[in-house]
Amino acid sequence: MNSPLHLYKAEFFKALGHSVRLAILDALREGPLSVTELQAVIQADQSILSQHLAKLRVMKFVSSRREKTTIYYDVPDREVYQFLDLAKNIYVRQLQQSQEMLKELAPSEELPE
Amino acid sequence: MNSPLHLYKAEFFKALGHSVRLAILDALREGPLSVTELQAVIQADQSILSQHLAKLRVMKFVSSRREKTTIYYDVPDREVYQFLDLAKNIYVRQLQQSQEMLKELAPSEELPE
DNA sequence: CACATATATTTGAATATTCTAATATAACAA
DNA sequence: TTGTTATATTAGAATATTCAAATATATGTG
Repeated sequence: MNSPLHLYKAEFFKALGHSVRLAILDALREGPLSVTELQAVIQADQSILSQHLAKLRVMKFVSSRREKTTIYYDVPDREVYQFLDLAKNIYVRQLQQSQEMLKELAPSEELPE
Repeated sequence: MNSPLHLYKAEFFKALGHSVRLAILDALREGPLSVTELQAVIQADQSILSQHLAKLRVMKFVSSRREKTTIYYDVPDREVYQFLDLAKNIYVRQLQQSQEMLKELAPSEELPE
């Protein structure tokens, strides 16, 4: 169960396990953006953004190309978005379940302080 | 970009970012198993397994039901497996890309020691 | 009740990830 | 060459995750 493949899979999911990296992928949904553009959309500072881009690059979620001094990032494998959409279906259901538990805990009452 | 939803999404992926937890989900693909059975399949010790099951439970990837002293775990949302299969398509391609880079680095040669 | 079995939780140390700040690099323009 | 803009990398501190060991709990049995 700790085969190289299992460990690699875990790295794959870890690469997605950060809100900035998810925001990057979201921002690139409609097409490539430069780092500066990403910075504006995501509101993260230069160094942070660059470090997270590096992780996504290492794991091949994004590719980059230089044009003069600007670097454009892209998600070449469009199936990534199908995948993220499927993820959304699942976690929305999971959240709903948590909601239901809360309601059962406090039926027609305020939550205790 | 650090909205509660983005943060929750990140938690969702983090929950999958561990080889033991992926092994658990794999083991439950064909149906429910008890903790003892999981221990045998996954070869992880009791405490570790239980801690990872707890994370999967909190994030609603698994549900559990007690039968006498035995607790059976299950993945009630079968779409999770579609999702994991899609993930596999993607990371297999990502791995292939890494392979190609290696080949380019050392064309028709052994890798340097 | 006392004990056994199955599983869960807690605690602290070990390890990994993230952030901040500073520095480095690459390409171009003057 | 010097300066400027865009981006990347590094180092160390801050934070989070994981693991191992010990302990707790829940259920059933004699």
